[in-house]
Amino acid sequence: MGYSQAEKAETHHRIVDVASRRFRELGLDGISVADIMKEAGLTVGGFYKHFDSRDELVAEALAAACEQMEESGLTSQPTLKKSIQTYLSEAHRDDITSGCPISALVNDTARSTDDAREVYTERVEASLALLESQMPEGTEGNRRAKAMLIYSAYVGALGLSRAVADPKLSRQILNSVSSELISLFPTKKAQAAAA
Amino acid sequence: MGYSQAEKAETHHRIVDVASRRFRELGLDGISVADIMKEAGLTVGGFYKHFDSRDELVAEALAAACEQMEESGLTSQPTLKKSIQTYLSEAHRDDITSGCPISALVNDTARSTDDAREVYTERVEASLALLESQMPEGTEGNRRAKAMLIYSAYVGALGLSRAVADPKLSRQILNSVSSELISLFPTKKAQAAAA
DNA sequence: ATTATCTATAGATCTATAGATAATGC
DNA sequence: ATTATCTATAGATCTATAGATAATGC
Repeated sequence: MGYSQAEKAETHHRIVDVASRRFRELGLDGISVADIMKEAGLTVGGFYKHFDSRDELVAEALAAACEQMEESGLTSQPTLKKSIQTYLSEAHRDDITSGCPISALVNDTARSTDDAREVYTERVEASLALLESQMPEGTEGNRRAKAMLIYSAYVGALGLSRAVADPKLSRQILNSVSSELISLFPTKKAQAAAA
Repeated sequence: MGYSQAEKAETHHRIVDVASRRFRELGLDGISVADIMKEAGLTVGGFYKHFDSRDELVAEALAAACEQMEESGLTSQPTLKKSIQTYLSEAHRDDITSGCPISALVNDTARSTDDAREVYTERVEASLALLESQMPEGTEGNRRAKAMLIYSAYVGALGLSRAVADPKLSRQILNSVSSELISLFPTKKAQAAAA
């Protein structure tokens, strides 16, 4: 058991990873530093050699959650249709721990520090840019505005599907919003078939 | 200074009112029982003559917030266009304390008790029914599904507009989603003008 | 007699720090 | 010598309860 720099970096990464998952599940205030450290296999005393404050971990964990989402392909499907179906799926709803932090933490972020909100903002911009690029050819009008509509519907529908107590309503929200969005943004192929 | 039943009822109402506003602002875990009582002009000891537990206040305050929203006319505009413009306004964004609790507390509710989630669910159903009834004549397709798209866009756009750190982006989200929704659901008049 | 309020506090948390220990790394 | 970890704890909070007080309401 040594404490080399390499091991410290690994430990740091493990703390941030635990936090990024638990924060999405329980909220940015929903778990204590001691419990995060315990889940990372450590004790609370070592925490402040890694972070100046709990808020610093919050900002870092939020950034990590966003990066992880990028890697997981949640928002980087090849087509808009695939993106919609992936984002608004029951699998995504039920996997908040590794799901989109933008939706899972939208209320929490609004109440958090400027640092956290800036990390969050960057990721919103990136997601909007991605959605814009996925818009099918021939989409008319303001593509950025349309991307904002789609992303808002994502965040709202996923959030609502997790908050409502009725499983049937939860499914309906996901499926209805998904199919409405798909029919609003048909692929060129679907457009041709409809004509 | 007497403690008649009428006064108790008034006091109870005042506690719930303070809670319903502060919960929206700070989250369901964001303010202590003691601070709520203080803001209602009371001390903490009297709390448990009104509620069995803090969770009971949470459920009751959530219900009160939903009722208050109904009365305030936030979601009961005469036309869909007015509804969209009111919900997705900067005034609503900046007035979280008396704004829509469905958006302000979507993440919090998902993490809360079954009681709170059931109160929330009823209000979501009521809002969907209202939106459905506001849909312009001649709207084709599944009206309930379309209501779910609109409501999801409401909740997501308002939440995002509060979370992002960039005021310009915040405004863009509200204005873009608003105008996209309006053009997706034109009034009969607008439909005729377009033809 | 009952009870709505108050003051005070028990017991459980939570963030952050102090000081000891044992390994790294110059 | 430095430092990443540990154990222990200070000081601040939070929910809930105990017991006193003063008014209501039978």
